[in-house]
Amino acid sequence: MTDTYKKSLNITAVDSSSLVDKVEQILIDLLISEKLNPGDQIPKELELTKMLGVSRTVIREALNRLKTIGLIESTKRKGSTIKSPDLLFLLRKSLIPNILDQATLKDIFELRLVIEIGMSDLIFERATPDDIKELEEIVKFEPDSTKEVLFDIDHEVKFHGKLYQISGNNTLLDFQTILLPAFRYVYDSRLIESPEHDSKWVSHQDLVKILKNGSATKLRNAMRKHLDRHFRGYFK
Amino acid sequence: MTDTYKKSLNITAVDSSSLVDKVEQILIDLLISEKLNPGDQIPKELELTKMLGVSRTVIREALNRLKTIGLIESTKRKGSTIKSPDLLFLLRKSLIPNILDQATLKDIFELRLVIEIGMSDLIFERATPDDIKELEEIVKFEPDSTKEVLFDIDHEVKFHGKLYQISGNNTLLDFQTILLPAFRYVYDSRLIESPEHDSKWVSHQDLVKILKNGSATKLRNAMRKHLDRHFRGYFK
DNA sequence: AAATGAATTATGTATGACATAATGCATTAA
DNA sequence: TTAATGCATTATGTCATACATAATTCATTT
Repeated sequence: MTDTYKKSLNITAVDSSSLVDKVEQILIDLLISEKLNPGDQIPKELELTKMLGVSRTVIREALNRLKTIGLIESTKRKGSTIKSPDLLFLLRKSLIPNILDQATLKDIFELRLVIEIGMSDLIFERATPDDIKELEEIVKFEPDSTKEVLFDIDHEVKFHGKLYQISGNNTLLDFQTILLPAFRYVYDSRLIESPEHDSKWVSHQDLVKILKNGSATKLRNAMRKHLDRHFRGYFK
Repeated sequence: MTDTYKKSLNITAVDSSSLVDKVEQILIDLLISEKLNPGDQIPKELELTKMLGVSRTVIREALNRLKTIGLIESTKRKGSTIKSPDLLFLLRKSLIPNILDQATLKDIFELRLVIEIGMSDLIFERATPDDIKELEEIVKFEPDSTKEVLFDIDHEVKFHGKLYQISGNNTLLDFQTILLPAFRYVYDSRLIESPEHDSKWVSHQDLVKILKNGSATKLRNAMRKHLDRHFRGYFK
């Protein structure tokens, strides 16, 4: 092969994606194309084999992927129909703490702090008297903040879980339950140091009082202080 | 069928899940079992057919699902290895605004507000002088807040996108880019009313000033005010 | 010693056959 | 007439087999 020959060539990278990859993308494009809505049917497997000119195996694998990410569902005789995907369903499946890399685990943990502070406004607006009563029940058993006690993750989960529920945002609530295994894993594996209380610490009981008698702004800032022991693991 | 006969029956619902469903779960359980880590190999397809007593088709479909949610990857000759999944990659694929139901869209929009308020602490701690300079560049072109102007979503995205980047949390940053289509969709489809400025509105320019000279708490509360026009779509 | 080529191995694709669940329709029994 | 039963149909679910293709190893050649 001579240099001149090389120069005359105009080589473009070959498309190394598999057939299934291509079919998958074609189908996703089909779904995105505004014309299709949840409940609509997509062509049968055999029709797709004819339309796209690939084997049923390939069609099935591509459909299987869409099914996996919750974009379609299939039933016998009926074929496949478009579905409004449950975003968190995927996270639920793929979030296996021991195979997540540490950077992602840390990000997730941080995400929790971010969400719980930002959530204050939703909580303050949406908490009902019954909700507050329930919170008061929960914090009755809160470990004394002045004493050196083990960090009680179960109590933690109970209290903050209730907050997520009060937020009235189902996506957030699901988020919390899904991320919980990751949180526990982070604590258990000592990826961050176990939190300690200090004098200025805002307890759960304090939070409930503020929720009852304070303002959204006060709650927001108190929540930040409450979580401070976690933040300190990150900042200097 | 007599009543006495009915009573004596103790019928439990049959397991109607497909073979692929079962194999998928078996494999996921295998991954969860602490002993397996990223990089580890899992048995070959033919080995699995023997171990589980199902056809290669079923094995392949189950493996294909794990591949789809990013738990494994496969190469020819080498087989399949465990992978630390990219959580956001999944969201990216399944988040197709026009087939999401409205409740989820609303949740997502709300999630954005929550995150941006809660993120203030990360931003304040991690913003470098260069970051602040860049922000100042961006807000130079900010529409005047006293005038009645169209809500400029591109400018919005530019400014807040930079904030996500400053947060130093890659998961958050990805989040934002993924959720963006959903945001745009919410605005375009008028699911929430278009925001209007009022006298007490905190502008982007105000935010940058506070980031430069204020405190984390001030930034947090200012961000809440900045986003207030969105919140007002939700509360009363 | 480097380049080439053949054998090997495990995933990727194709095809045909049959199993199974859902549905509609015809038939039957009360 | 009506409800129950059985049958045919249809599209997905599963199986088996064959071959294609990419990655790796190792022997062969220059």
